[in-house]
Amino acid sequence: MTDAAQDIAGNAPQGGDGLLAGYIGYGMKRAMSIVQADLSRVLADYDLRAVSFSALSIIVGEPGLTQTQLADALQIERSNLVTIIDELAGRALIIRAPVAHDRRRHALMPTTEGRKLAEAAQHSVAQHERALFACLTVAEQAELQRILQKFRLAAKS
Amino acid sequence: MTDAAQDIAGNAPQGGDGLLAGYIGYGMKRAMSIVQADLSRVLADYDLRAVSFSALSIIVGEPGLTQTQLADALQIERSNLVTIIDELAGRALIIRAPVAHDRRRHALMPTTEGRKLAEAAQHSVAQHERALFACLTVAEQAELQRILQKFRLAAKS
DNA sequence: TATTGTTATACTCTATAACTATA
DNA sequence: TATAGTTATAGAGTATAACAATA
Repeated sequence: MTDAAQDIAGNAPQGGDGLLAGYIGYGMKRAMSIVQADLSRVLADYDLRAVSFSALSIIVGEPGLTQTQLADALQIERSNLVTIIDELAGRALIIRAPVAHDRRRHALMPTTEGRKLAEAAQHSVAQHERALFACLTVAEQAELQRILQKFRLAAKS
Repeated sequence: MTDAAQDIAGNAPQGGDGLLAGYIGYGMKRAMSIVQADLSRVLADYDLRAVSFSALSIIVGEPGLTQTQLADALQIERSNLVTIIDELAGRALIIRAPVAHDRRRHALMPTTEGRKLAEAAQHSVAQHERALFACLTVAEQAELQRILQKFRLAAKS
């Protein structure tokens, strides 16, 4: 541990947090990866990925959406939604129901089982998120959410 | 617009922001995608991706790191760092310098051109980040950063 | 002609295992 | 034996183009 690399590395900034900590985006990215890892862990119990959890939750909350509408809500390409819907439909969590007067579209409807799974998963996710953010005060959590929403609405795109 | 899907979609939550807005993680993810898109746009002017910008910045700030150390700092696998270093070295922005007494390791050193590019890119990124977050008050920006850092340090893993 | 769902495809990102050369 | 860098590869995630059915 006497070579130049180690000497210089030893002089690195205190926090152990690197030279990019000055950027807000950096902090958000690192925080995100923690949240995503936690989310993936929780959803694994339900055999769901983050995106299929989101899709199922939206279908349960707004039954009757078409695939194009759901893809817009999820901000993904509708071509990439197909396999997600295939997966959820294959597990009988949702069905592709026909839409009156337009046989091109599918109305996405949750099954009873889909509703039950969504509610259980949502409960679990909310619970784990509460635990994950317990290191922040309730005021800080609220403030974080408020600031993020303000940013999101103002800066969108 | 008279079919069931549209009727129900019309009843969606006010903000236009979906049913998942209750989760902090959801807000962070959406905010992140805005920040990342902005960052990619800025760095395109320098032919850098986010990860190569981070790598170059760290090498400039802490010259002499080995690839394994840099991979740890970037939180990526060292196998995936190879092509990033290849790219930076191929553009003569950094060099793989030999390390005394250990011929396995490479000390990553910026060239003069690398230092200049890093500084220019950093300036540009900081400027664009300031503009992007101008929709928040200075106090909100500071609070966001503080809360994110507190979360990151407490919740890490 | 335009739109919906779909298929095919390509490109990036990420994770793992195994190799080589050095230690 | 263990470590640093490297290669190869496989799996996600994502974006684009084109097609069939339908409007």
